[in-house]
Amino acid sequence: MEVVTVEESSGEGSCPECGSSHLVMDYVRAEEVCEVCGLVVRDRYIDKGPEWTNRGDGRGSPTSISTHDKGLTTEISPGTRDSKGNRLQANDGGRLRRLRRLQKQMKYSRAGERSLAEALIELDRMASMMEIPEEFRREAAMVYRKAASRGLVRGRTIKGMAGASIYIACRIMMAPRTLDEISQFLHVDKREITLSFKVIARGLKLGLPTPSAEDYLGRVASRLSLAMDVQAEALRLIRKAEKSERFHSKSPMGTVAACIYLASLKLGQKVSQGKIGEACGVSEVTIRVRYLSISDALGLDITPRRTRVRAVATAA
DNA sequence: AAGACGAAAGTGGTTGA
DNA sequence: TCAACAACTTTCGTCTT
Repeated sequence: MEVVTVEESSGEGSCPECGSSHLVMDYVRAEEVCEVCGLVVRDRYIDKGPEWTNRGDGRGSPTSISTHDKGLTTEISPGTRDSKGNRLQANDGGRLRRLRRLQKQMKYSRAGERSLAEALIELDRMASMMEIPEEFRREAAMVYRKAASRGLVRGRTIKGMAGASIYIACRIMMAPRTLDEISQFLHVDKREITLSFKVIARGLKLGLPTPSAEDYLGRVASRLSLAMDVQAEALRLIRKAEKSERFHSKSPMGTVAACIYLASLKLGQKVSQGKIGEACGVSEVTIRVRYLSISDALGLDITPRRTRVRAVATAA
């Protein structure tokens, strides 16, 4: 599958890190990124892509995969006038009511259609809560549809499955969100999303790209209002650290947190482990352990403030 | 007082028999 | 299905700035 991820930016501005004016819009990650050094100049880029909700432009509307009938249904309007505005005769009203009821039944006739419609509405609501781009919604809707067509939804909750579809869509689009982030944003139990995710991933035999620490940096940096130079240094450290075999099979968020901490120390603009941990959703202890092993692996000249020989704890 | 350190015990996920 | 394991978290006492 080919995904076009970037587009030329409007041209204004330059990278505060390397001064390059080659800034590109990454619609998939919703970020504005420097093409030269990879610095995230602006995140949560507001999607200025086509706005499909306006159906009054006279050119017709594109079909949307995130609507259960792909937006192709003809509705019988609820009024009592015909298309020319003439009042309907008394006995027409009854006929129309029957037609409307019939149409509604047809719309949801196939097994599971009603719950699919509800799920796609839920999915849309969740996606807008998370402010993710339109492309993500379409991808998530696609995942949900496939899962539903394979009968994977049965026995799972709509919220869990919709949350998992969003999680999967974000990973497919190489802009992963953690399960924690998604469950917090959507107010859905993390275990419910995890379970649904496993069901879908196994059922659809999805080979998802492994999330990289780099993919998380932009969002975390903006949460911490990190200075551009610290962010750029953290990015360099992440790239170096991820080349090392030692850091495979470790949580990417831990790497992000540790590299931000290291970068802040290195540039003398220290951010506390507590603040970073909060923004990354990892504990201070994880940051401590990771930043020490990363600084060791990269041969950085950063030593812990003290190396203490702890007194043997006295029994309670 | 805030931030950092490190030990110890606990938790939830993965893997392999 | 279950035990072993690695990664990570929580808690807590101590130390430094």
